[in-house]
Amino acid sequence: MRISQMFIPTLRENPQDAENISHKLLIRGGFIRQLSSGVFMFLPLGWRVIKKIYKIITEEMDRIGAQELFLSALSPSQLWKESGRWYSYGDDVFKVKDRKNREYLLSPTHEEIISEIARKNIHSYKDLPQIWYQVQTKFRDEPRPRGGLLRVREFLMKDSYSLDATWEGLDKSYELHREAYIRIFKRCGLKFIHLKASSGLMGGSQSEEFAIISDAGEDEVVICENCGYSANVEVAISKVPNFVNSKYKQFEKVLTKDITTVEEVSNFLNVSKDNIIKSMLYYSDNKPYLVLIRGDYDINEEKLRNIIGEFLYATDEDIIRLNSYPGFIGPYKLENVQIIADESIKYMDYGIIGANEKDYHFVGYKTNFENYYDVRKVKKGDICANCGSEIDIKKVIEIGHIFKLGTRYSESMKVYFQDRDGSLKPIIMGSYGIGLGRIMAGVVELYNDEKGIIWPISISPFDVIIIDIEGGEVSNMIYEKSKNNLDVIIDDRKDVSPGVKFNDADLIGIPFKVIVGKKLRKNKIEIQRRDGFENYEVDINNSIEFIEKLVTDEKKKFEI
RNA sequence: CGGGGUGUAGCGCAGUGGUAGCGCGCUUGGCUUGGGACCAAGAGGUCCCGGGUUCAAGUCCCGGCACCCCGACCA
Repeated sequence: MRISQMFIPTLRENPQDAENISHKLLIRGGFIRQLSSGVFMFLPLGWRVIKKIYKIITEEMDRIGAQELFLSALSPSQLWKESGRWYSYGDDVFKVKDRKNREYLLSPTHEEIISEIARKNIHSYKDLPQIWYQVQTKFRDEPRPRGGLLRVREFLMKDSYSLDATWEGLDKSYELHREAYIRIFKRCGLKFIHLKASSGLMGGSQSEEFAIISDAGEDEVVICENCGYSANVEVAISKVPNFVNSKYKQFEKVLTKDITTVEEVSNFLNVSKDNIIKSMLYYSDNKPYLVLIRGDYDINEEKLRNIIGEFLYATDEDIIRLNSYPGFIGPYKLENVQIIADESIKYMDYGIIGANEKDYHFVGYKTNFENYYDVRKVKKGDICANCGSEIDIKKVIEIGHIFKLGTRYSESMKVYFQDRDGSLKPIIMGSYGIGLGRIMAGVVELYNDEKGIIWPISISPFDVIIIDIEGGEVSNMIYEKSKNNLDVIIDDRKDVSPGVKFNDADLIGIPFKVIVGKKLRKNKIEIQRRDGFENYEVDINNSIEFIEKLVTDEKKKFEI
């Protein structure tokens, strides 16, 4: 393709509303544009990248025997009411009505639709197993889109669904997906990790995330360098590192006027935060629960939810009704409240607690509860529950997620098959997703320099860019001869200076620059690698073969 | 939904109640060609929207909208 005829609107300056690197570079390079908050469009260059990612994904999905199909985005409400997600998804889905006032939603994911197809068309164990996948636009009304392509409200996702007759079958389908995903991400040139994750709204028994470690990420992951344990902080477990010997061992009431938060108490009484027991009141099913946790930890609400169910925060009125006082609530003589003590409490001898009375705390409170729970958000410095080393916490971008759904949807939506013995059984399902835009943004976050993007050749919009400086005919010859075997683009613009061409080429990140310029006098052209590792000078007569070999060798690095 | 910020030419931005500006980009002509050249002449504005104060509002006041960031939330 000829740049002189293409639409590649590069920008010299960073867009005002972009914060992270991938957002800035993808906009500046003319790959994407934003239409509205969380709504992006792919311009020709960006779409070429997406199509390359798409191709890798389809090849790997096909390899595990998955079949591509294409489902609708518009989805009638009935299906979602059957599964219950019409309500549980809440405001996070776009809901629409047709002219007859019938309700639809724009699908945020497709378990319900897959279930609908399966229950109408799959009747026998002989029809199983199946793996179906599609690449399609998903819609989610995210409360806060952010980071360019990283969290958006309309996005391309590869989603696949496995249907099995047995749990062993599900294990196998899940395993196949794990392998396919590893191959996909490797071929896209990504450095990634996989980790235990929360199933959240999806339901089901087991799930794993694939993620890129990046400060642009918004999820936090616990990583143990020693044994390889990794898990999303939502589900991560750890051991509390140290036993705390308290300064105050005598039980007594102290005046703490207007001192309420852990921070303030720690300053006021001159103790470290781990001497304090933080008390938080929640209501679940109209019953109050007082969660106790050591002052240097935060509550992991996902874990709490697994213990007491869906909950609400107590209001100030709730606290007063329990004969306590907001800011000074504590476990001592608080009646009719179930105590949920975190394990971190076990690792302290005496603690400081609210006195359930305005402006007072107790010090020297002896901690001794019957049961301890894990409701703690793991933090840096904790001890790995697996091997005892110190764990680390890193930010990650989630790029893929695989779930064992089990019979969550087949039971609620009555997706049954008849087994060999004649009995009706629910189909056992799995669901598996990859965000294409997140791969694109993730790669840019990982591979860039001050000049721009450095694409891995496997998903680069072009393999080679020919920069024509003074060699019109020679450039053309190289372009014409190489374009059959390579994705090649030629910068044949007559009205811009060489500097502009170099800078644009680096900005859009093409792996190889073929420079046709002053070396022509020696009958040579120059080839520069975008990653800067090596440059070459080649005789014009050998140039085509040389370039083709470079590209082929480079591509081999991404094949497995 | 809470907190913070921004909104002026295509992009990035300046603008003190008194004629709407700068850099880049764009158009035309000239010149130049190895890392975002140069000269000259131009085009381009709902100063986010609505209301108010004032002789006079991009600027002050009130209300709204959009976008970004932090948090809440979230496969």
